[in-house]
Amino acid sequence: MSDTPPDNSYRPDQVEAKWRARWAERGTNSPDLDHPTRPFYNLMMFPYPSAEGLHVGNMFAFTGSDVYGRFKRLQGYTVFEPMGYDAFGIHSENYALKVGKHPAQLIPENIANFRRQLERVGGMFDWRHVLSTTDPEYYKWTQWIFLQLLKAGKAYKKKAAVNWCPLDKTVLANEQVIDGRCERCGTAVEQRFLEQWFFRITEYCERLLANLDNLDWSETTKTAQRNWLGRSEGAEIVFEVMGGQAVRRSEEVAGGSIAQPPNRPAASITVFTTRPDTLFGATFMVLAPEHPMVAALTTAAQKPEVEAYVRAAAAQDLVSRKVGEREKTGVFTGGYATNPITGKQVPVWIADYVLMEYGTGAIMAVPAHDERDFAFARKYALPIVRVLGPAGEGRSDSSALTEAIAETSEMVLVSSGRFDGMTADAAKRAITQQLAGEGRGKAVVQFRLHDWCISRQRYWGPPIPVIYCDGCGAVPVPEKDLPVLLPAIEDFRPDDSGISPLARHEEWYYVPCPTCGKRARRETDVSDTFLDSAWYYLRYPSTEFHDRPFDKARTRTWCPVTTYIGGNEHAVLHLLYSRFLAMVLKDLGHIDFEEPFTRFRAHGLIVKDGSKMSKSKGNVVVPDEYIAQWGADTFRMYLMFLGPLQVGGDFRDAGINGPRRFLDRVWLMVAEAEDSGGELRKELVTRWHATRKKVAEDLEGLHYNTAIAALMELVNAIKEEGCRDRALIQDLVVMLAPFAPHFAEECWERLGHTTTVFDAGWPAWDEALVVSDEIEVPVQVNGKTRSRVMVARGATEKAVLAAALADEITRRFVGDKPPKKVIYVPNRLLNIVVG
RNA sequence: GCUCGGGUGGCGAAACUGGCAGACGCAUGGGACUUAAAAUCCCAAGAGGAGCAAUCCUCAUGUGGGUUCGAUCCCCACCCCGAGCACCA
Repeated sequence: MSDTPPDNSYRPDQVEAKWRARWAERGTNSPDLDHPTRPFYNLMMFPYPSAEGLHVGNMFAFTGSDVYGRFKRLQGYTVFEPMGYDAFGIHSENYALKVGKHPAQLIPENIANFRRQLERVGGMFDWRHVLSTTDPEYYKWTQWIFLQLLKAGKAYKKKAAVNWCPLDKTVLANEQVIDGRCERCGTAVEQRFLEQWFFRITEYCERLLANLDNLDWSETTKTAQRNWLGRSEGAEIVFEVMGGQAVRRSEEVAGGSIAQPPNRPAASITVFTTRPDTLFGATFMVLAPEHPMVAALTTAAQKPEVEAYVRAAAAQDLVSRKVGEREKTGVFTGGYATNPITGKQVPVWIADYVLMEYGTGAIMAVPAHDERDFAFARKYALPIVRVLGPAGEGRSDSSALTEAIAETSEMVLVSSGRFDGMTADAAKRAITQQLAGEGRGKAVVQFRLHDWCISRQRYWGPPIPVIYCDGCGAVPVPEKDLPVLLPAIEDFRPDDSGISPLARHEEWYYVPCPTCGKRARRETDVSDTFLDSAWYYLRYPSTEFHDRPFDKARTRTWCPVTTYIGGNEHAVLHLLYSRFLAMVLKDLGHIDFEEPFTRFRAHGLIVKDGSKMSKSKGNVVVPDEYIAQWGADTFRMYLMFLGPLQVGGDFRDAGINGPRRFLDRVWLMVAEAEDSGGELRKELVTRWHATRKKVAEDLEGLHYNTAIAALMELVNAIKEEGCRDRALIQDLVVMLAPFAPHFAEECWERLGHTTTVFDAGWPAWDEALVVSDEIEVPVQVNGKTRSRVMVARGATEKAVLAAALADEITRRFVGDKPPKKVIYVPNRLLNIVVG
């Protein structure tokens, strides 16, 4: 302890501070964006700057992406690797409320801390192009994007349900609803319908789905998007209805409209189904409680019960309404509809298991072949008719069914008139066709995806740039008046008044109408955080332009993003919204690509003691202490060596001294390196070239753990030889640079270089030298490895067999009998099969 | 329930997607250096067994079957863990 370490020992704190300063001073990480040699846009998902700072999971993700960016730089690309802060949103607002501070004060503090951590870990960030979504310079253009969509008819306003706490008199986000109650006061949450802004993302469903096939993205992410889009093919089928008493079939076909005076209600209900083949089994109908036809259908006798049910459904919050596996409930309206293919009268019910947002908000119920309908029919004693069964089987007694019958490939239609005997697929087409011919149905494609609601009845976000005028209606804020600044109000917390916080701020709320100049009111909703993050990649290359969101030339040079690495928790929303927005911007002529991220890879999660790190679980690991104790480079190597980037793993600090020992060894080698002049042993040369190749390939595939292992093997080989060859050691330093950038820079300088190691170029390998010409081939007898023989690379089967049979051990197992069969995989394996 | 991952030594993991299972590292044991410890260096090591020995044998990739000369990898059935979605008609 009292010993002073020798001058040349590896001192990470000093080395890292030195190179952080150098990089900043020399602008090493800020490429010339206007004159790149081969542009490479290396993007990682920008963080939300929480008060706790970056945890080990963030560091894992950012380092993983940074290693890749540094590797690309070594390969000769001009790498642009920016970083920013996703600082608007409910997280920040809630935290600010909790600690009783203003988010406008908290966020800059948090950002400063994030910046310190990000620099400390050695990311290759171009700090000249940093951004924060809360900066008016940024959200000015978020608002501008809203206006472009509004102008193009891609944004519209409609009433939509929100969670409403009747005590706090405020809107709650879904995550603030716990077991149907307000997380703050515990009051039961109900639904309210508010006018909100939407983006027409559903117009882009087919395109969003089709493009996925050609994207170089993690398969898991693509699958998640496909499921979220939820395309299904089916049919819309029109049922004619009558209220309480039978009426003549109306000629009216259009869905949902009332064709007759209210005293003789005759109209139709359109349902969506993916199973038109089961139409003969549709024995009742169910409408969502909110369906516009409910009132017209309900008979006087049923009215009290129906109205009570509708009210109860509305009183539920949005979260618990959608929780599955609940006991089915419903009420008979008293009305009947006509099954368009059987002509039979079927009762019309309402139930909250039918959702107004999907399909047409009405279903035909086929209890024999749908679990939900089956449960409902059982509970309310509704008829069950089986229409799919084994070929040749006649009318089967369906009332005895104990569960819904799932379709299997052997089943055909039964009890379905002229369609009997058809396969389900054939019947889908045939029945849809017949209905279409009669004007009572058509084939349609449905998506699960809904339009994107961007309104938030909150404070901490970009105000939606619209002004309401009594004379002119909703008027977009003129572009020259952007940004609509978020006023710095102290009373940003929701209160009992029932109006959103911005509306209370009168100087801000009342403005002259841009069209007529009369007193008008601002929109008081702010936009969704996902809108901020849906276009940030476009802003990075253009942060120094104040008169445009993204410069045309810059965007053409740098976009779309070459490689994007981020968490799979954003597999759906963030990535889908970004794709949608790029399509819109392309269609409007602002950009010339429609897929923003050419290559996307999802990194794994770092967990602690088996569960995701979160403050509530108290298992957040702060990286700062580790970095202080071991150095950023050791910490980076440790994280990357833990396991594959795309898998993640459990954080244990047990092995962190391994990478450190490794760096210490390399440090010594660098100190002792000399021009050896002499020939290196052949095996070492092979190892050298093989390592150049393997590490490059592993880096490209993000298999960092095996790349590091290969470097360790090379070091072990060099040590075993006692080799001091400068050229070899120099190469080692270059290959280490993506993982341990400060360390590599220092070694590089000590090896006599004056420029950054990242301009050194990736060492090229000679394919002929990657493999040795003498190889060891395992010899199996009856599939079990018994021996090995040394042969020349490319030796023939005959030669290898002869060598094997000359081997004493092999002969013992083969015996004197001639081999029954010989399998030879060139250069890999010989298997001798004996009787 | 559905979708997608995953299950390999004491631990983190590897294995060219059918070809020597356990590379690399951690922890461990032994040795060297040291007054001692730390650090460093060298050696050992999947489990079980035979042998004085060098060595040799058997069993092993969640479980049970199958295909194959050969299976961690492919097929069938099942168990467990993780993530996401969840009444989507």
